[in-house]
Amino acid sequence: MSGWGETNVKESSWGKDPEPTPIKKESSWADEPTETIKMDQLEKEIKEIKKHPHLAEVEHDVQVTLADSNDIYHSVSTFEDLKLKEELLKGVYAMGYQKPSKIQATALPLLLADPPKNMIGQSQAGTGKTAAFSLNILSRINIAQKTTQALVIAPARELARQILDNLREMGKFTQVVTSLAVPGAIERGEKVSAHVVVGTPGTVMELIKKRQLDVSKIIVFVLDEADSMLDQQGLGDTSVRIKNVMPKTCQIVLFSATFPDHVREYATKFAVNANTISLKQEELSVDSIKQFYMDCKNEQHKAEILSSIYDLLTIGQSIIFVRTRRTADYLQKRMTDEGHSVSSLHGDFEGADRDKAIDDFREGRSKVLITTNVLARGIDILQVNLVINYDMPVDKDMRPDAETYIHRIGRTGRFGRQGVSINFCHDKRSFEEMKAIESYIGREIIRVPTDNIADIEKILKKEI
DNA sequence: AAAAAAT
Repeated sequence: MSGWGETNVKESSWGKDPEPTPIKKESSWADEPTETIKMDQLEKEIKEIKKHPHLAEVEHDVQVTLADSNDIYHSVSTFEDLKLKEELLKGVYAMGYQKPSKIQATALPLLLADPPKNMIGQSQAGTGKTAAFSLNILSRINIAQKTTQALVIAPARELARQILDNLREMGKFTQVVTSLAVPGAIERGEKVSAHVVVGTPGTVMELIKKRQLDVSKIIVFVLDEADSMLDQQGLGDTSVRIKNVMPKTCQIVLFSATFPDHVREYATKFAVNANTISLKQEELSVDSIKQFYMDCKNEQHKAEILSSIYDLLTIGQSIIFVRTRRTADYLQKRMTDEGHSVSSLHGDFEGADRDKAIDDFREGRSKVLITTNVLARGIDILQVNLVINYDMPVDKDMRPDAETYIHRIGRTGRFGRQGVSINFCHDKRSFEEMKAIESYIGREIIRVPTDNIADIEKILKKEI
């Protein structure tokens, strides 16, 4: 690895930014917890947020390592600096982006450089990674050539759909054709010739095997949530198999908020000679997300406390994470029986039901979503202001899973907005899991006592 | 344990 040039990006290269616009104006409903939110009001708020989605700014130190020490590194401060095609720039501004986020300002010049170089890019949840790789893809597509030139794979159906929607919106003034490759989206025997294909690994591999998707002209291959795509059993194998059929010259782009050491090592072999953008350990999670824990007496007590939280507080929108599909089903039924309007989503559902559940939540038609790790990563819903870890995240060996934790709480506090997360502990083990994660990410998780309902109300009402 | 696949 010797000879790699290392450049520490200094704060001064971006200059001092103006005061971030307070987000509160954009979401006044978050400030009025005493009044019941009417659904049409929430829908109005969502429209309002969508008009100005990217006002807040997040600044963090990143470290850039160039694959070739002779390269000259230059970040940008405006989208104009990127010399994008006119119709693409129009799409960027139409989406409400004003200036590049840090990851966009840092990654895009490296991604867009010719000849193309691989990239391993790390940036916190909700800081604009999708837009970064989407702009690279849209810039590189040759419209006249009616073949697939870019492939994006992601770990879940919902995320693949979201990426595709983003990409379409950004490219809506271009003639780029896109296609979704998830179960049920492509007819049997139907040939896929879209310029850009976004999908999940199993379906993409099937399409390649059945010769419905021609990969020979692909020039960009993106793995979103790359650490998960490479490390998770089943996902990792398929990702490697797909990579092995990609043209040898194609640009490989890996993005995630987390790259645990053992995966990063593997990633540098998967994407050789990559320019890398990485975060320090202590920068992994964003400060705008307040973290709490509530120690409950037992499993039963968790459900009671959950119910009382929703009795006490008016919450914009929230996601409740549980460990198993079964718990999701159980909790959904129980909360519904207790008069709360909650929906659920997990991998046991049919594709169409999954689509409906996430679409309803996205549009504000449902406000509380109980789910598994299927939605832990990438899902971008600006009005989510509370994430509850009903079960602490654990990995396949039942060890505390800090990466999943970081991704889960990252479903709130998007683009510098405020967010709250609450962890439920109910025994020594879950308490220790929570403490282990707390020390790993280096941020305090504050205790909320559960013996007095009035206390819960007092403490949480201030935050949510 | 969940996800991703479909036979």
